[in-house]
Amino acid sequence: MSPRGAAARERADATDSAPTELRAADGRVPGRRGLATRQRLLDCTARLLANTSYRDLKVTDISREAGTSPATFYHYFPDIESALTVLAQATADRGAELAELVGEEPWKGTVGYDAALRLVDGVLVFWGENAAVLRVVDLLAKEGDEGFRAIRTRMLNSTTRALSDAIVNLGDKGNEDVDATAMAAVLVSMLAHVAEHQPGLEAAQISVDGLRESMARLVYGGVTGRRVATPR
Amino acid sequence: MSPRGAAARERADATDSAPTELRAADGRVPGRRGLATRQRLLDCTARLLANTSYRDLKVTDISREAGTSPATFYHYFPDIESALTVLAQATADRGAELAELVGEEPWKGTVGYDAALRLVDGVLVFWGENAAVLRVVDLLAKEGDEGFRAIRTRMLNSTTRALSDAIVNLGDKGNEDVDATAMAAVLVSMLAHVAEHQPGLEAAQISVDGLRESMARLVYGGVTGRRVATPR
DNA sequence: GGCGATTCTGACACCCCGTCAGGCCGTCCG
DNA sequence: CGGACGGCCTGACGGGGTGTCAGAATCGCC
Repeated sequence: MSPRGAAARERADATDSAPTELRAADGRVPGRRGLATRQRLLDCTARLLANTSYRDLKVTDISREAGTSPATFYHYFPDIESALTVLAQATADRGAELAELVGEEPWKGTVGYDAALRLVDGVLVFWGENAAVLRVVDLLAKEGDEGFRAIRTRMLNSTTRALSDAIVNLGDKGNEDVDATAMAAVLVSMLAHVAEHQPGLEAAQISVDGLRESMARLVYGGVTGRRVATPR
Repeated sequence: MSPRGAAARERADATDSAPTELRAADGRVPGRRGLATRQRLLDCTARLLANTSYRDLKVTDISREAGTSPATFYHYFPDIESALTVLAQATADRGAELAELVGEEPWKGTVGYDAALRLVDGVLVFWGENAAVLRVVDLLAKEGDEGFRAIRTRMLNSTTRALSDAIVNLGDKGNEDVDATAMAAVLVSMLAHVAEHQPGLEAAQISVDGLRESMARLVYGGVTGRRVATPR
């Protein structure tokens, strides 16, 4: 029906716990030189994606940018989506580290609000640096692509879990009856969406500082069930 | 460089306050029959978009589905994006009505939480019904397309403003120092993002009811600055 | 029934896709 | 040093989508 089939297959491979040794189109394992051009293709894909609409991203352009022929691209990737999968994996791995910003200490008072702000800033920066890849991951996940959905989930799961733990660890009466996982997921969604649309929101005359503070308040409130004591 | 130019032009037209009378490719105003096939093309575009990845949406398929030739499509739209613009406009107009769910009464106590829940449910339903178009609008807005960004902003602005008014009208001490617009924008972002990814979140074992309640809590908390009194 | 206006489309040139078979080039062995 | 082997690359091609004409088909009206 569409090139989906092959892409899904490679993506499944890439998802395996033991990453099946990398194979080129001819089934052989690439050597040093091959891996280099493969990486070059990935870099060019990422670079082009930053300046091109996803719909207009062409294999032709990628390979031209990389100084090779289109056939070379197909030697290393069954299709564009597979290259994107690899980029998405790498990005997601780095994104998973955002969870560390949640911290270990219980979110009491100022400690909590500071942690919230740190998380907000971390997300904004990370999304700013990886906007191009992240928006494609987001689209494909929404379109129901299982592979990209899994990548996205894995990327956000650690942060979601960290927040969920923070909620449970607090054991506060104010929010002991919330579904901690759901609340954490909602908070992460909020962070992701604002980060994704930050340029658009700015263009609509909404102050970035205001967004930051609002998000931090909501994260703090969502985790602790309490209002912010002294936001400033 | 790309078909962007023509698309941007038509989109600009569509944005004009006085919608320049509709023109076909030959510059003439379509009659009854022409408008009918134009509409048929739009319907087929929407239908296909629901089952096809955005990247795989082809003029060929749309026109085949509509029982005409590709040339006919180009008679009414300079490119696919322009057809999507029209669909997006219509969807956005309906989406703007979500603002009514915020209500006029001040968000004190149960009234407020009920309003929050009503809004949450409204957003979830609306996004469920228009997922295909909305995700493309979202992508193109993120990619920096001014036309789609404007459509999106217009769609969400009324709800954002309504929430912002609700915050200000409360005049509560608990949140009088928040940037009401930013807070409202963040809340709307949260609603939109969870709604967009609802299927994915469900697939990740996150309960829809939990999401609903968490969002309602955050909306209530964001607007009033208070914790939820009796969530159940 | 015929005529002009409207609507549609066949045909075409162009470009991208995806896939071979075969060519290039480093390097290792004799 | 020369040859040959293996890993790497690409020219070339069939298939199909894009976008644009000129002109054919259809409609509505006299």
